[in-house]
Amino acid sequence: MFAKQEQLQAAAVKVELGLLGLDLDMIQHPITNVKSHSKNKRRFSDEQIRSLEVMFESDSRPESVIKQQLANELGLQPRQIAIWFQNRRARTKAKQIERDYNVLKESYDALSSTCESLKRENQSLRNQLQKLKSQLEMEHGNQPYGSNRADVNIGAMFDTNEKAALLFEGNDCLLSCDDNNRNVERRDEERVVLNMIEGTDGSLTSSEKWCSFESDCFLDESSCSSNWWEYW
Amino acid sequence: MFAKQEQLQAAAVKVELGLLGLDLDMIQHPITNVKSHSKNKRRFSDEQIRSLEVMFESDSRPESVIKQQLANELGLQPRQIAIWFQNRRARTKAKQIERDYNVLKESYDALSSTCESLKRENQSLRNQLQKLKSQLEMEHGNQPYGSNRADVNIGAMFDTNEKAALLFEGNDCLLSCDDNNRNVERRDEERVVLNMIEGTDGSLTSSEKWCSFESDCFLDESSCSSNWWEYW
DNA sequence: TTCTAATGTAATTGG
DNA sequence: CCAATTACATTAGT
Repeated sequence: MFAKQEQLQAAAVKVELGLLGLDLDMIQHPITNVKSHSKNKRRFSDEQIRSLEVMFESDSRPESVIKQQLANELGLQPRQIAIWFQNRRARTKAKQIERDYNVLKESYDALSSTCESLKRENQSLRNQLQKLKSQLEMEHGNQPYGSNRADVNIGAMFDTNEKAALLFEGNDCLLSCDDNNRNVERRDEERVVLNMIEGTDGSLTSSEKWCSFESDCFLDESSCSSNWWEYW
Repeated sequence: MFAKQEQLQAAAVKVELGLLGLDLDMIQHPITNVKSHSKNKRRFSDEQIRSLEVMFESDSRPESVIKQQLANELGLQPRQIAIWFQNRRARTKAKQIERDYNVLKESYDALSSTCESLKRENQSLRNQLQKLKSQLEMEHGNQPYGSNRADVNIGAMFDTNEKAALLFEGNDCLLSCDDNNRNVERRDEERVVLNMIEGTDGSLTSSEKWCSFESDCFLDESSCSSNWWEYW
């Protein structure tokens, strides 16, 4: 069943054996690992894996002495123990990247919601301001002609930090910027089949949960970084 | 140098050879790969890698015919070609995860700036509203006693969507929520030594560039998702 | 059933 | 030690 290639390449293999000696692949298992499937040259037994995992749990980078002891207990070469821990650390790290990604994405989604809320609140505040201004102007318009109170300048009531928002009355947006969303949506397409960890059903990468802004983001990166509103 | 274990396990190895046949590991290299380092059983030559990469560039999942042709050209087994492409795709995908992470983090940072700007603009708008309201009240206070205009209700000027923001006048924040930032900062600790790609100097993971909100986020996740302001 | 893509794992090499 | 590779195994899906 799985001996086809061996037969095809038997001659070449023998040449190699004579030239270079034997692979390290086949050192361990013949005696210690016959119990299960007889094949399975590589692959440590479940027992061995369990012990290794338990040890890894308590110390992912054990001393040589510990590794030697493990080798004796499990019937493996110290070299194999060392390699197992190296590979195990590498696997852990690779998984960690995905975990990091998911955590960051959750943060992003939460922040996205916050941002959306802020934008709506902003719009609401602008509407209120607009109405208050209309109210004020209307009342001033009702004053007698030539009244001293006609020279009240609404803009003058605010310090420089507060004038910027007035720009937004009426029109939705001065600067158009949806760079954030473009980035994110592009990414979403790319990793459709990314292997998620620990029972994730893939909903985290579905486009519905991504930032669902409309395209009315009012700042782009350059203006964001320079506190534009302080220049008024 | 690497023949120690062979000596120790020579007998076992021979038993295994007899029982299971030979590894495919050592099929190719003896003749085709002698030129460079003499040993180096595994590891394809630079020439072979170059050709494989070129082919991978144009098609990461070539037909069997193409693989057969490549095998002939490069002096490798078709099996090795197939495996190389499999592993190459796996590597590409692993890299993609890191790329995705970096792209997402950039989006996060940009969105974070936007959010911060929105919050400041919000504060500015609230301040303006406060002053306009004071202005209105002051003018009303100057009206003669018993004037009809005293019954103007400022709150009644706004529709339900706009009343919520009035709650924020004066006090910075009703609901305290910095969950987003907690998530992100925790992650930052976890992946200090993550291997970044393509000349990244690690600054992307330093805490300075992470969202630098103060803890005055005005919404928590639950209230964000339910559009709280529409309930007023 | 066979084939293959995707994933996991043991081992090697080089830095 | 670590990162990158190579080869192989296993599993799922078609």
